[in-house]
Amino acid sequence: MSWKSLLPTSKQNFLQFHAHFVATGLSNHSIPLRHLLSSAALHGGPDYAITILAHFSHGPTTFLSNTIISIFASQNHPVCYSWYVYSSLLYRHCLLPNSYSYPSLLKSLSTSEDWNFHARCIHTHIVKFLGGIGDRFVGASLVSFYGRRGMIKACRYLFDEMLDPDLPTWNSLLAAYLRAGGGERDETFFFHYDDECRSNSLGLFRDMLLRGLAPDEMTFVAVLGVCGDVGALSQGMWAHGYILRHSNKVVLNQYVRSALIQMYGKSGRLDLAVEVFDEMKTRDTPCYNAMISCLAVHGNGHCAIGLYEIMKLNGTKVDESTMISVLSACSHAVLVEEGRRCFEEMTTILNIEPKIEHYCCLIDLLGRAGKVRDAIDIFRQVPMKPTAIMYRSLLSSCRIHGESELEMDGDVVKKLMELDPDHAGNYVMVSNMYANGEEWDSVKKIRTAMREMGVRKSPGISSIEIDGFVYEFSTGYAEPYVEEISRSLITR
DNA sequence: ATAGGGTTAG
Repeated sequence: MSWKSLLPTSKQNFLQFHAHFVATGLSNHSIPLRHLLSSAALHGGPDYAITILAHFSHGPTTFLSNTIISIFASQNHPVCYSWYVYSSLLYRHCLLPNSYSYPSLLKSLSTSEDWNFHARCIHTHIVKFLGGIGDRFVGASLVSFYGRRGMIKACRYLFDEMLDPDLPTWNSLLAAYLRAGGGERDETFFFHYDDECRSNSLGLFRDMLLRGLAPDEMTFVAVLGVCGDVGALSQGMWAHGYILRHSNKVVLNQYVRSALIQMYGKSGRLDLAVEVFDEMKTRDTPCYNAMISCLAVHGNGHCAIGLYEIMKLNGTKVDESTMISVLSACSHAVLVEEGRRCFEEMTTILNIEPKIEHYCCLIDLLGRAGKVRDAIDIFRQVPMKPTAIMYRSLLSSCRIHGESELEMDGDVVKKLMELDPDHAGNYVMVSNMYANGEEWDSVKKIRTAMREMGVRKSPGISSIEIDGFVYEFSTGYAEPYVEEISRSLITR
């Protein structure tokens, strides 16, 4: 046990400790070794951990490289470090990777979009060096990898090829279906999001149960997420019940609880979300984030900000996702000044570098509140390349608040169409804009373009579940409960 | 000996 207390925490005493480590033979044992490398990566940075690795007398082995890749993956260091270790294993030390090499490497790779090239060759590597996807861990990680990158087709294909997928593989697939929300295009696998995807995933869950696999916590994180997205409240409650009934097998951990909060929040049961949140003894950042975003969805901006203040007071780490939820809460409740203050705080006090998503929220906030000019000012200050979402948000606020000189800015429209030509909502929005300005020729042009591109707008539909049946309604159509629904909306 | 899971805005 004594070596643990000796673990170095600064760059200076690492080498000294390392010498001691080798001299006492501790470096032959994996657990102390992992601790040493892990602490090196944590306190000295990934570069330093790689230096330490190079100091081992026999040079890096596959085992050592695997260990360090897994450490990098778990500490969320950028992909380049894992990839560096992996490629020097191959090309500098001429060693062969094994099945332990890939799961953590895939995990690191899946987090970064800038690594498409490497992401594409990884599958080939696996086939080349391992002779196939025979290994359970490798298979599951590959399914999860394709899923995280939104390549559902590839993901599903691999899954179907497997003879007897185990629980983690099922979980990865379910998680992939859950994440498939935005739809995605890829050079190798075309995939267009269709609504079936998510409802299918509940069917998948059923198949899994029928096959006799016992779901675990991860399964429920995915399943509850899907329930929330399709508004399947009763399935969600069923899942909650299942967890409670099988408390010896499935533990209500932080992951599951935050998924429950999310599900109840999205299904319109803020009360139950709050109940789950209140029951918790310890709450981590994602739990707070889930609760804050629920409050945001329900338009309860002040409570959301209150919770954010509580987080700061009790020392829970506020991260970038928290800020997105908080800003969107401000946006939904039109709390302009509060939102501005939170954005300020983020950079000054919390030291969080605003990402493009945060700018989006801010622009949305200002635009919705009618401060279109301010929104445009911010838009010009954003240091990153503007996204389709930003243009969309800007244009729609122009439309609502009637800043006509700006809204007819053809450049913005053109840029938006270039960036996201498949997004049906764009065409509808722009054509409505022209219709407002009574530019009927332009309206016609847009409609034709839409038809030529083969873009179709699926109607915006809300759904509500009554006695186990899901009723869908959109503008002007809500059979058979149209009157009750509008009455209850008015009385609220 | 070394391995696979959590969200957010429009």
